[in-house]
Amino acid sequence: MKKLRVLEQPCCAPGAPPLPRKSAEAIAERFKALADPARVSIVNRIAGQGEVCTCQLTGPIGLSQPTVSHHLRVLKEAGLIEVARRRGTWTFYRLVPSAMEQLAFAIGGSLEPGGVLVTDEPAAAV
Amino acid sequence: MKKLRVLEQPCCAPGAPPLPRKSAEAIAERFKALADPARVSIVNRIAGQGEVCTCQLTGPIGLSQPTVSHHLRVLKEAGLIEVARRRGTWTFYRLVPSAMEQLAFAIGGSLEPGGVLVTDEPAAAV
DNA sequence: CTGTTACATTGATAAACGTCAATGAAGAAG
DNA sequence: CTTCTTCATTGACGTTTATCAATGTAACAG
Repeated sequence: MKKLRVLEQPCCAPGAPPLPRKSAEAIAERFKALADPARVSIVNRIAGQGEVCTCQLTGPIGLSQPTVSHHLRVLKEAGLIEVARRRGTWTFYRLVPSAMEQLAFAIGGSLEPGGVLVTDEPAAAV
Repeated sequence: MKKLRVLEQPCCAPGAPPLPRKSAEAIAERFKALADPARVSIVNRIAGQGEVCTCQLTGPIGLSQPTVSHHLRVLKEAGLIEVARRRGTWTFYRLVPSAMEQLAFAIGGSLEPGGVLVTDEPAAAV
C-alpha cells in the first residue's frame, strides 16, 4: 500500500486547515500540468484508450511531434502519466490513477467509480 | 437536475470520449487558476474560513497587497471564487462550490461530502 | 551497412505570467 | 472638509512557458 506523499487532507474543502507553503507548491505543480489545453487533450486521449503512443496524439491534437513530446514530458514529470511499455520504436503511455485521485482529492472530491453526476443541486441528496 | 455547462463527462476517466478543443480550453482555464501556489493557498484559506477579506490573506501568504488582489482577480474570473459581501472598505470572498465540483468531476472524481477519503492509508479524521 | 520510422532533445523566439512600487477609487472617522 | 483604511488598477520588470525547426537517438527492415 503506497502512501500519499503530498496531501493528507483536501486543500479546498470547507473547514480545511491552513496549508503549508510546501504543500501548496506541490499541489500547484500538479495542477500546472493540467493547465494547458494540449495536455488536457492528451490526458483525455490516454484516458479514453488506456494506452497511447506519441504518434497517435500529434494528429488529433494538431501539434508538432516535438511539442507533443514536450507535453508528454511535462505530464510524466508531474507524475500524471507513465510509460506503459515500449514496442519497437513505439512508446506507449498510460495514466497514473493514484495521481488523478490525488488531484480530485485536493479539490475536496473523491474518485467514485459509480459515477455520481455533479449537478447544481444540493449535494447532500447524493 | 441541472446539467454542467462545460463538462458532460469526465475528461480524464477511463473510456472517456475525445474532448472537443473548446472543452479542453475551458478545462485548462480552470486548472490554470489553481496552477499557482499563492492561489492554492488563497483558496485553501477561503475554504477553511468560509469568508475571507483581502487583508486577511496578505500576511499569511506573504505577498504584497496588489499581488494578492491580482490572484483574487484571476480566481474570480475563473469562477472559482466570488464576492460574498462588502462591509465598509472590506471585501469578503467565498468559494463557488459548483466550480470546485466541476474541477473534481473533470478529473473523474466527484464531490462526496460524506467523505470517502482517497488514500491508501486508513483515513485519518477529516 | 543503408535507409526508415518513432521518439527525445536542443536552441531560438514570442507570448504569458508573477511580482511589486506607485497610483487611483471608495468608504469610514474625525 | 481632511485623513486614514481597504482594495483595485496600472506600469514595469524578470521569469517562465509554448511552440516549432533542426538535430540526435534508438529500433527496426532491407
